[in-house]
Parts: sequence; structure tokens; C-alpha cells
Amino acid sequence: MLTASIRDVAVRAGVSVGTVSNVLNRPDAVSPPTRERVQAAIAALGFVRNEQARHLRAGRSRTIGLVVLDIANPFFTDVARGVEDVAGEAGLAVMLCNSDDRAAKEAAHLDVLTEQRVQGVIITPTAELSPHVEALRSRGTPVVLLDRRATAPGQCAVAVDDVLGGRLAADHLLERGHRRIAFIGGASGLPQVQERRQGVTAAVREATGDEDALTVLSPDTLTVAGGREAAAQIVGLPAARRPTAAICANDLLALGVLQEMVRHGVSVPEDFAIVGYDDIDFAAAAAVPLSSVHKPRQELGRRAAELLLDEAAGGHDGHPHEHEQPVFEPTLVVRESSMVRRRRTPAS
Amino acid sequence: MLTASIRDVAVRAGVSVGTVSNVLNRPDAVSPPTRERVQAAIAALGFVRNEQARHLRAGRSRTIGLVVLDIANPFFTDVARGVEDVAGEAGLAVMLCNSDDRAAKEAAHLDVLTEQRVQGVIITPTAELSPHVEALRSRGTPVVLLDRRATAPGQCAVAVDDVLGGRLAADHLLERGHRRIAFIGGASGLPQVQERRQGVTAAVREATGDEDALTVLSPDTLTVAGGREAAAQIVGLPAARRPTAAICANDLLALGVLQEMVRHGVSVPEDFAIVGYDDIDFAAAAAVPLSSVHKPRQELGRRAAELLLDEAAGGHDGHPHEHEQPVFEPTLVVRESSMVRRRRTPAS
DNA sequence: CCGCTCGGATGAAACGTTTCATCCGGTGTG
DNA sequence: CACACCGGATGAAACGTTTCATCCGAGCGG
Repeated sequence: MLTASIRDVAVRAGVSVGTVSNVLNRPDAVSPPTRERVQAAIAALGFVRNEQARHLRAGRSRTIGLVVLDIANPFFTDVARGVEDVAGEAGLAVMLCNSDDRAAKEAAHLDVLTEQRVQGVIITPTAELSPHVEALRSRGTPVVLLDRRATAPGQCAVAVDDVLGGRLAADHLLERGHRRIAFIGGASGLPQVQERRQGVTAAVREATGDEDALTVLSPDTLTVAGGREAAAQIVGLPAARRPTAAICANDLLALGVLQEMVRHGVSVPEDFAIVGYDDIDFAAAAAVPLSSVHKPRQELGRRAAELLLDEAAGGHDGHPHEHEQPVFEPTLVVRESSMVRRRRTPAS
Repeated sequence: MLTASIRDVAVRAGVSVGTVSNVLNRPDAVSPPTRERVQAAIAALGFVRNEQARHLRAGRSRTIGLVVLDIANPFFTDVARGVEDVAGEAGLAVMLCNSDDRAAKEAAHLDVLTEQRVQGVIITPTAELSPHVEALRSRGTPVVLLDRRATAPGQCAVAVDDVLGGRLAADHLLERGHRRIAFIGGASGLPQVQERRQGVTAAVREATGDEDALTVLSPDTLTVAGGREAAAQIVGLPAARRPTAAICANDLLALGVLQEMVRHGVSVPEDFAIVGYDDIDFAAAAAVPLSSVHKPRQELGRRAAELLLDEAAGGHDGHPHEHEQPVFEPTLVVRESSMVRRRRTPAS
């Protein structure tokens, strides 16, 4: 009752197990009358095939893993949607894992994925190079890095040009007359954040020649709470040194900054401009819609999944798989939170 | 190289496969010297056991399924975190699936989960009763309904008293002097939304005795975009019939309403009050922090997972499993978006 | 010195598939 | 009429575990 097996079906239909398997996997190879008889038996018994057994032979399951840094960040849920779309079309299931930016959780998830013999893993790793990721690759499991440039050429990686992204945000603010800018999210060990910071730093230095024009703030986490924390710090600075705008390492931070500024009666964008990063939907939906560096979130996920599937399949149409490391170009979406041109130049 | 099997380990350690299996599953049953030899072999070969094979015998995998309505809704990611916590402690992996509130996607996901022989499924179903869910239960797979009251006593369900939730929101607004209130999200077929609406309707009728005091709006989706759509409708109403406050079926809608109101120069809460539902983190982080009906999101997930595991294990400590249907009490969190007491009574 | 017990190791069966070599009967060809 | 061929069905092997009945040898009580 609980589990009808392929053998039960075979008995009921009066055929061999091999034939039932054929009906399941290559229906054309079996004659119509037999096929119908088998299908009737399947329906009658409510038979559902057992994936465990099915792919025990094949040596791997019809599953891929996706390990993200923060499932509560809409950026990653959008990416996940892209991944799921592609995987679903290919008949693969996705195991979505949340590492919370902690190496230990990441390692635990990777262990489970290895035990499940997933076809491959898409991951935004917590650290620059993870031994667990290397272990996976060394046992032949394809790994695609997500939102991260590859450290070595021997693997696929789907990234965004974050140096450019940082530069776009900074140029925009500089062009609007801002001369004291904060970068929020500085201490994160995540390479993508460091690249954003690099872009911002370079642009600010080139435009102002002033080392002090950039204030780097490092809240504990890259979340809304972290943004509030950073904004409180900014408000506490003496007016002469206080930045007039902030570039945030992601939109959650930006939303936190926005909220805290409003709470302190600092009007955005008149008194303080904000640019976020990722362009999650909530950025546009904020009461003061956030300017943000747009990344093709869903496309990022789709591309990663496509590369993973190609690698797992060993290539396509006879072409062997070749590692690719596409880098998407971010664009700046200007909304209200940075829309005002700054008139009064700071007293300097 | 790719896959060392338990047999390879056995050969290398000079023992039988049974012994290796024992080292893996009941280390005490094997003598220390042998155990160490086996462990050395495992390490040397980089052996990782194959879950597929492992639980082919047991008939089910160490995995549970979680099917949610909208992965982009932070409410569900918070719930998912609760589920994952509990599952992780029990050594189970979670397959997170997104039905997008579409029966077809839901069915496809349930099929995959069945094929994977998951230990159980936690689901917020799209429709009142789904044949696919019934099919799962009839083959003995535990199913726990999430954020949904059970339709029948024979199963576990973790819910929130949504009638009460709706009532809390309505009472709050009524008490602040609002006499024309909108309920946004009306046409959704989701029972939990209908219950919220019931609570609101009852409270408004009791307080005003006026059938027209409540305007029900039904945007296409329960998302930010849907909220904007509804707000645009409200703004378009003649002043005499225009509601002065809205209760939204979830916070995404509420954020959309807020954004659109601000865009039209309607100030919140002075000219228009808003109460959301779910109390997602973004509600508090909105520039005009949203009042919202709070649900214990993570706790909901934890409880659902606990019930599922208990049912899957057939009970605990000798107690057979008993279906439970806990109903959590929602609370109203009042924030700025509804904080003003309405002075001028409407011209009636 | 015999028979028991017991810790510890063994080996085979079983889980539910897929795959592949084999077989069978009918048909078309020479 | 013999033969090759072919569609269609078969049955057994194999995938990597766990489990369980069995076995072995050492220690011990009688």
C-alpha cells in the first residue's frame, strides 16, 4: 500500500519488470497494447517511481544544490528563482541552502549535498577559497560560483563587474555635487563587496583628489539593522565631516540607512542622498524610492544554472564543456533617493 | 577516484563491508584498532557515503519538503528558516519549493517530492483541498499544513487565528476614528486571506453598523505591485466614498499601498492610515514604519517541522504521534503608519 | 577438558531501479 | 524452404548501502 514497486506493477500487468521500466523510460519501445496495460496497472496501484533507486545506478541524483549567503535577502531569492526555472525545465530539483555567511553552516550544507550526490552546486561562498568547495570539485562535481569572480580559470563563475558598479554609483553622486561620500559595508570579507568599494574609492579619488572625501563604515552585518547602525554613526559626526551621501554595499543596508535618516529628520535626498546595490524590488518600493546599482538577478541565476547543467552533462551537441566566466555589466537606476543636485557646496 | 564505495574502503582496511558499515553507523560495536584502520581508509580515499543507496533500504530519504506560496515574500523565508533549523538539528535536509500560488507548479513539486520519497512535506497549499496532497497522505507520507487551518482532524496543521488578526487590525483603526476602511486582497482564494477579511468585516459591522463602511479591493496578486494597483484605485475614488485607512492581506501589499500613496502626495498616516499583515522585517524598515499584524514567523516554521518529524518518527518516547493543530495568536504591532488619531470625522 | 557465552567480525540478502544481452515468433528475402 | 532480420519482451546483473543470521575464537565455569 505504502509503496508499490515496479515489480508489483509488473505482476499486475502480467509483464516483466524490464518492460515496466521501458514503459517509464522509452514508451515507444513497447507495443501499444502492452503499454496501456502497464499504464493501467501503474494508475491502479498509484505507483510512483523511487528516485533513490532510480539513480543509484546512474551514480548521481537529479538534484542540484544552491548555497546562498542570506536567504532573507531578496537578491538571493530572485537568483534562486532563475536557477529553479532552468533546473525545472531540465527536470532537476533544487536544494536551496542558506549559509548565513558562516563557514560552518556552509560546510555542513556542502557535506549533505555531497552525500546526496547532487549533479552540481551553485554557490556564493563565504570565503575567498573554501576547502569544502575544492573537495567537491576534486571528486568531479561541477561547481559554479555565483556573484563571484573565479579565482582560477578551471571553473565556471557568473559575476557582475562590481568595480564598475561601485564606480557608477560614485560617479553619479559626484556629478550631483557631492564631495563627502560614505561607503557602507566596508569590513565585509566578501570579495564582491571589496570590489564595489574599490570602484567607489577610485572614482572618488579621481574626481576629488581628496583622500578624506570617502568615509568607510563597517556595520556588523549587511542587513537592514546594519544600515541603521551605520546611519546613526553618520548622524553623530560633526557637520563639517559628515558625508552628504552614502553608497551601500547592498540594498538592505540602504533601506536601513534610509529609515534611520528619516527617523532623525534628515530628509532624503535633499539633505542626504543614498544609493543602494542589487536593485531588489523593495528598493523601488521604498517610500523614498532608492537609487540602486542594478544587477540582472534572475538572469544571473539562469546563467549559472545553464553553465552548471552544461558542465554536468559534459557539454552540449558534441561540444565538450568549456568553463565560462561571464561578467554582467551593472547599470545604475536613479530614483528619488539621489535625485537632487546638490547646490550649496560644503563649507571647505 | 570520483566515487569511492564502501567496498573500496573495506578492501583498503582489510575488513568486510559489514564492518565498515558498522564503523559508520554504530562505532561502539567495533573494536578500537579495527575502527581506526577503517577510519584511516575512509580519510585516505575521501569516502563519502551515498545517501541514495543508504536510504534505498530504509525506503525513504533523510529529506523533507517545504512548499511555499511565494519565495519572494520574506514571510516565507522566515518560516523556512525556522523549518531548516529544526530539520538541521535532526540531520534532515530541506527541499524548498515555490508554488507561486499556482496549482500546476504545486503539483509538479509534490510529484518530485514523492519521487524523492521525502519523509514528509510542509505545505501552504494553493487551494482549499488539493488531490495531490491527499495522494501524498494516502501513501503514508506525513503532511503538515502551514499557515492554514486543517480541513479535517486527521492531520497536523500550524495556523494563526486570522479572524482575530483581522479583527485586531480593524478594531485598532476604528478606535482611532476611522469610519471608512478598505480591505485589500479580497479576491484571493486563500482561506487565510478570507479569514482575515471575515475578522475585519465583523469588527467593522459591529462598530459602525454600516455595510458601506468597508471597501473590499482585489488586486491581481498579493505583492507590492498589487498594493500599488489598489492604492491607485483608492486615490481615484470620490472623496466622500474614499476610505481613510487600509488593512492589507499582507505586508507586501501594504508596502505597495504606502509607496503609491506617497507618490500621490497623500501623507501617511495623517491622510491615510495603513495596517499590514505578517509583520515582515521590511514593514518596520519602511520609511513610514508599517503597523502590522504580527505572526511568529520563525516559530511557525519550527513548530511545523517539529510536528512533521514527530509524525514521521511515529511519535516520541513511546507516545504514538497525535495530530495537533496549534493556532497561534497574532498581535498587533502599531507603528507610524497608523499612529495618528483621526480628528475630523468624515462628512456624513 | 568439555561446553557455553560473548565480543567481534563476516557474508549474503535485500532495497527498487536501469541496462543489456538474450530470446522468441513472425515476416520478408533469396 | 531456409535464413536473416526485427520488433518486442524477458531476466539477470549491477548500483552502494544496511541488516541480520552466522561464524570464529577466546575466556570461563563446572
